[in-house]
Amino acid sequence: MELKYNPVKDCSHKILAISDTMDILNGKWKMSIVACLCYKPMRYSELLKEVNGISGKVLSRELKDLEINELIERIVLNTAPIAVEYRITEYGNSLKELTNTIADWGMSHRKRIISGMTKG
Amino acid sequence: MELKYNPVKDCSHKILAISDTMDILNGKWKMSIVACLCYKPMRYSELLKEVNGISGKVLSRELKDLEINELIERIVLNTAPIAVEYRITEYGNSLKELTNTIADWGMSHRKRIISGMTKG
DNA sequence: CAGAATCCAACGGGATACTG
DNA sequence: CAGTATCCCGTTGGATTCTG
Repeated sequence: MELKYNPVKDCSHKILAISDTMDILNGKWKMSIVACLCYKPMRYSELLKEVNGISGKVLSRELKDLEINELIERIVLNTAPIAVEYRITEYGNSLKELTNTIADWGMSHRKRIISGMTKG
Repeated sequence: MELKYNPVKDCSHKILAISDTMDILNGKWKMSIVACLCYKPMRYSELLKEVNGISGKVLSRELKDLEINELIERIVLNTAPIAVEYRITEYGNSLKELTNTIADWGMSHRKRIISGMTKG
């Protein structure tokens, strides 16, 4: 059969889908935060240490964004002083493959850079 | 055997790797550009249409960034008027799995949003 | 056609100080 | 502890105009 095939158009839906994802995981930090919480629930202060280089203000904002999109949830513990735990939702957990793929590429990229340095 | 196991530390290397990737694919557009060029080589003007919403200035800058990191290459064609083709490098092609994963998540996310709208 | 130049607005993100 | 408020800067990104 003669399937007319438009390569550019067939690419467009992928571009759109990528934009959708990047709109939600925009900025420098969201991927890392999600990856952290995929690993285990964490407190605000833990995340601050674990997500290397993030400031308190930005962490707050990013956590809110992720909560709005139902990727994580915020749980206030009945303690004094107050303690808050952030944990990944079931939906957020669907990002695990994505964060793994990104981390894998980052690691192989780092290896490539390092081996390039020793050669060149 | 008694393998001491630090969950936070085991997460850190992943966070680092994610940061590495995001440093290279930062901004709103690079993932989409790479995905386009993974699909087929394109001209500047094609990319401008295909990467929906990007401006000329930003496209230029992003293409330069990607070229510096050896993910794409710029080929000037011997024509008048001048024509330039951008194509993915072998190394850039290693991002194909990543862009596919991101696009897959975006599509399922869109479905989820739409079905949520009809319900709610 | 493929950009470079310019101008400008908006956002991202850091530092610090403060609050319940 | 878990933020919020404020200030401030650099970058991102859009619109438009100009060039070889």
